[in-house]
Amino acid sequence: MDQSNDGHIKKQEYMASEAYKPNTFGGFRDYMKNKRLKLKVQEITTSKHQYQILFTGANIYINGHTNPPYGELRRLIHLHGGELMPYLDTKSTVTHIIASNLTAKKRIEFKDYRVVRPEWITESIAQGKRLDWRDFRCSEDSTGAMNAGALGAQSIVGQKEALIQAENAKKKLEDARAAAAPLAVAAGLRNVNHPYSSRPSNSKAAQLMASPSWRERNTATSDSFLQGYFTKSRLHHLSTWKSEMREMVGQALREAKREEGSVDLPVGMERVIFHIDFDAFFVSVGLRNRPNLQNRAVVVCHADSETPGNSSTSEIASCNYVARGFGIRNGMSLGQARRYCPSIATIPYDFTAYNDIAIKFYTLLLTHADAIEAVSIDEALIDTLMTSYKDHQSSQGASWTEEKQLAEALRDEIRKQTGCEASIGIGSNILLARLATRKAKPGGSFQLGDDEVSEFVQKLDIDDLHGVGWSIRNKCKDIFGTCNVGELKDKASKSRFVALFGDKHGVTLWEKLHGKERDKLESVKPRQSCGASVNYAIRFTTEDEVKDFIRRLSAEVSNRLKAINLVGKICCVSLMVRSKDAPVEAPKFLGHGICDSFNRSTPLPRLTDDSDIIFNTAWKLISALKVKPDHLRGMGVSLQKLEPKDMIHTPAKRDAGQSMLNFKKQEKPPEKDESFDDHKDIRDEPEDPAPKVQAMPAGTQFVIPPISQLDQSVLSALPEAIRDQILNKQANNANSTKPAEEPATKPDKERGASPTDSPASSVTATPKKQRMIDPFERMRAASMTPTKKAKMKKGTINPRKVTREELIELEIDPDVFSALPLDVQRETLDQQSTLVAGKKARFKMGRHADDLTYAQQRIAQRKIAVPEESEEANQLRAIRKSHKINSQIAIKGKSTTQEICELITAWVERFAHSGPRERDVDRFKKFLIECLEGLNTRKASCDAPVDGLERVHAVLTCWTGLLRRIEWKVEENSTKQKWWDTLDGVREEVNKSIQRRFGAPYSIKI
DNA sequence: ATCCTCCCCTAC
DNA sequence: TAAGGTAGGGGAGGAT
Repeated sequence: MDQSNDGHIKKQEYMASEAYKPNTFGGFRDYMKNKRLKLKVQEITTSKHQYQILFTGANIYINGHTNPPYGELRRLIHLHGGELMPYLDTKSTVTHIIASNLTAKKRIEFKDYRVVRPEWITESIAQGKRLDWRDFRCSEDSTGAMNAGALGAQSIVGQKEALIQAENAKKKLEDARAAAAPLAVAAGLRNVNHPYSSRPSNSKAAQLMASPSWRERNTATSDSFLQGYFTKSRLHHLSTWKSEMREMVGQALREAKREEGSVDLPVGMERVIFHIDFDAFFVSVGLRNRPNLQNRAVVVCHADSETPGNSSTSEIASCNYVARGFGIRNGMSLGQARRYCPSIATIPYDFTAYNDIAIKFYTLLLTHADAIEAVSIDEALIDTLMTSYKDHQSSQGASWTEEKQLAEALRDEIRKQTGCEASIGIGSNILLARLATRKAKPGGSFQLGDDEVSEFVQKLDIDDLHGVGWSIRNKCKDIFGTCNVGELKDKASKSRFVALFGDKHGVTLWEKLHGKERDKLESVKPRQSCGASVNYAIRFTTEDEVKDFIRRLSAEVSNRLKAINLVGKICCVSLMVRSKDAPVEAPKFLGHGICDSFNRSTPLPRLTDDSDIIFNTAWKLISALKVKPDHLRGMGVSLQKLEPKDMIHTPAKRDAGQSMLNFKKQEKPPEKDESFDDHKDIRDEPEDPAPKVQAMPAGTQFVIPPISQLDQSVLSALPEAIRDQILNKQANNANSTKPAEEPATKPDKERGASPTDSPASSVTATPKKQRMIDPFERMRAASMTPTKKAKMKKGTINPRKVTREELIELEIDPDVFSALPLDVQRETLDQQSTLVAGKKARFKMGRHADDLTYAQQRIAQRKIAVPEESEEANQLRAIRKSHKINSQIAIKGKSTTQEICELITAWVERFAHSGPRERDVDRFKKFLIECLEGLNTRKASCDAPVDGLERVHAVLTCWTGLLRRIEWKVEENSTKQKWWDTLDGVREEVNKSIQRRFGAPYSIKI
């Protein structure tokens, strides 16, 4: 890997020498001694003297997987005068240990050494001097958790994060890099100037987080966070869809009394598996009604296409093939994508459309497949007994097999039904079908014949195999020096794989190398776990916030369980905790950054789906971990060992519950279509050439009839039914999060004095108050972190003392301001001062001054053709400040924002404890919508819409502030809920109006 | 041997 | 701004 030519000659001489002879005796020590000698020779032979000598006297041992990998580090160390120690023994003179992470055990073992992260090497080389190792300490952590290094940290999550950034480039450039000069190598490896520990926080996030109210509104602390989050998380949808599609397929097959998976094949028959996968699914769906973007590089992400600059950390969920041509990949940040292709177009998610299309897709597959295994929303495996058509005459040329014809026919039908392109791979097992799909894409089909397998597989990289990711790939590379499947087959034995990867993994991996995998599809598998987790926007400060969040998560899990009619036995929690060396604000906006993760599980008191029981159990596990609230970056609750709630059903016949498609509602069609008779018949009568797809008369084009004409057995009325139910379910889900919160608060007081509640609380009978102190309080008292201190120096401007001039300086309208409640004032001040300060800072750095919402910017851009940047900013600022709007819009004769805020204050105070009256609510709602849309829509289009937006925002903010300030009594929970629900309802209406009015996917958030 | 717990890895 | 979820397969190592 790293041997130069003259090294090779020396090596040959050496090979003949004594030291190289196989050590037949002498044991490990001798073996290592010889190995060390060997390595030394290798290193010497590669020595070149044009490199800076930085590591003289350093005897370095590399522990575990590192990034850069062992070989690379070895080379760098050696080229710069260091000595690599091949193993660690007490007699050796190891001066430094390099490790990207340390297991608990290793940490103890290494406690007397200088343990550094690999960046010590790369950074020293990059800066041309030997840096102080202490700045790169792979330090201990009181939690006993692993610590992450900078780039490519191997910490659980760090690896993921670093990989996204580094892996793509790394993989491609590996060879080139090996040849490059070492300085360039080091420069290429680092993308920051300092080690991770001193890498700054995401400044934007840090600024925003400096406002406590901003944090409360925009992170997981907020009441409505979960609901909003789950509706927008692509990964959440992906997971949910997967379960739903599986359930749907299973249910459909059961209803039709069809086989729940591949049937056994008669001897001599070969399986034909089709792997069907949409091309760039999200983007394709989005492009259906955006034909103008068809030939451009397009990505789907949350960030708006008008977000300027390369700094967006919004993740790309899907990119089309044009974008891929620029090197853009799924999972990249938009900022990074912009660096590859500045003119990239972005389109928003359309989760509803994805779901609709998936239903059509699966409905189609159900009609044409003998067995289906749902892989995901846009991907499925089907098994068709093609073998019965072996003799069928091909109508489309000899080069097209039956399989290929069916595949193309399916592709046509999918295109027709969904407007999207899918690719199909065909093979005799799942692995091969999947590999074939890679070759089929984009927009094609490919059959991988068994006779071609060996040759085809030979050339692949091991991570091309489904189920092989970065970890296995790295391991192979480290151990065998190659990731190429062909070479691995030669170099590795099956037993070696078993030793490396375990009994099962080893064997399956080995078989995959040889193109072998399971060939029977499984449509129905009982659910084994159900949970909910959030590892985004987790920024808590107090134990109570954490507790509330777990309460909500538990309620969510409970709802999900109820929806599938299951109860669980084991409660598992998972926490992500910011690594010691990671910045407080991760590079990704509100992301979790590099974390250590902790999992705990325990049996529940009984089989349950009860929110309170789940919460109590989860909370016990979590509080026992004693993590400081502000160190948390992710949390999850899930249940395992699931059983059907209704024991009348057998597990195989589990009722899907309200969330799933209830096919029973559909009256069974009286007759089955002949073409979908039981497979048994086919096997019984193999001589029948066309028992399955009658629509394919011999010698004619292989055409799939539309669904409506086919599939009387199951699917005649399916699409509508499925869609309705799915939509219903979505509606249910949307409402489910909130009501669940209410019961969760009640048991708190019941639990108060329970000795079983928390170990610490059993000491004293004093309920609640006392309990609140531990365990988080104790921890916080024990150590006040710098982070905490930083957060406490807040509220620098006193809203009571602020002058009119100061307000104007902060771009706040003094009149509006005075109408706001004190805490909203405070929050406004915080936000604006941060914003203005940030703007100034950005201005200094030559960035765009963009302090307006996107909707405002968009509107402004419509108004102002192509303005000078500073001019535009000025105008926008002017718009922002003005607040006079159409005076006809009024409520009780009051029309200024101030008056309305006063009105709403009086209203809330008057009805706080009795709950809002519907007609009042309607009045406000109407007023707000009129503010946005005008009294008639025609007029509204030329009235200053931004002003309306401002006002609506101000009023809603005021309302929110009022609700927050109310001190609710426990028995007022339902009233409280009613108020918040009302506010939510109004906000939703308003947001809809904004969408109507501005055509923007923008919404007011409070 | 087998179970339990705590991970780890992978996929979409 | 941004929405880094979740299920399943499996391994290591200790308890039974």
